[in-house]
Amino acid sequence: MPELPEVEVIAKELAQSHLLNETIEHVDIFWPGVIDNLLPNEFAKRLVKQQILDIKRRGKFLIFTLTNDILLIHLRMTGKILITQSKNQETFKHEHLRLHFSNNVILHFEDQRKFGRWYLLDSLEKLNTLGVEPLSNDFTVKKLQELLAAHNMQVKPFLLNQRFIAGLGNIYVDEALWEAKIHPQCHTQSLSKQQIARLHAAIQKVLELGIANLGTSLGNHRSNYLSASGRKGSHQNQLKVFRHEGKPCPRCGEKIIKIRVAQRGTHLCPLCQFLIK
DNA sequence: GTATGTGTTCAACT
DNA sequence: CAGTTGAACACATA
Repeated sequence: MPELPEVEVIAKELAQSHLLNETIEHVDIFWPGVIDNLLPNEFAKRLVKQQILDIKRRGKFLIFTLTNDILLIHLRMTGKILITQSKNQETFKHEHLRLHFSNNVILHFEDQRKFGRWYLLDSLEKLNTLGVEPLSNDFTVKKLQELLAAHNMQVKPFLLNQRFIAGLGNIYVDEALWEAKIHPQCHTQSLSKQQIARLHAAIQKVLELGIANLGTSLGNHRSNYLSASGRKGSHQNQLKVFRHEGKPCPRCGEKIIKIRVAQRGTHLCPLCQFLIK
């Protein structure tokens, strides 16, 4: 569910939520499957007494720098972190893990679909497979052009692949392709210089707007995106094509259509986004 | 009952 | 090797 903008908002909130420099006093594990690379007992034992020194984002991963380790969290589709202050709370319906801090703050992890994972590691090596950060200085038009030229595949699955560019998901890819007027099934090697420049600008534009609007919160179900403080984002009100099937294209008025590309629901304007293979 | 989903990985195929 | 496809994970909703 959360893509780069949502994870960025969560990371920023966590960094300001009285967790920095606090010590983990106790770990509750309600569903052990959430821990990817260790047995639950080892995981809990190793975490206790470590301090949180820093909280950042890379791609869709949250990175907690601890005294001796790195804690990576991937929220996948429905994972959610909530910070509360009170003690002795009942567990939430899909709460799988809980960290108790020395200042009585509790970090809760809930995940309806149980796809989210926590990794306690001694290095950042796991992140080496991630591609360029789309909002960093490394992500230039030239870099994008080189990446596109190095593969020949449909542009939508290319953009969803975290090894090339890290952080885009289904929503922001559909939005960026609409913004750039590129059909999601165009092949990467067929894009013109102008199209590549538009795509580069569009990716940065939709991600920055998503962050400025504190993320996209679709629907009212509890599994939908909320930040760590429980806030909804407002970017769902700014979407141009995603889940707008049958509505007029904000640019030309043509009806938005929904097709399937790489097994994912894909929204586009058939007039603005012309298919050139 | 069926199909779908804001993500990723892996096996099996071309 | 490069790329594609389908299945898998698990659960709720329409």
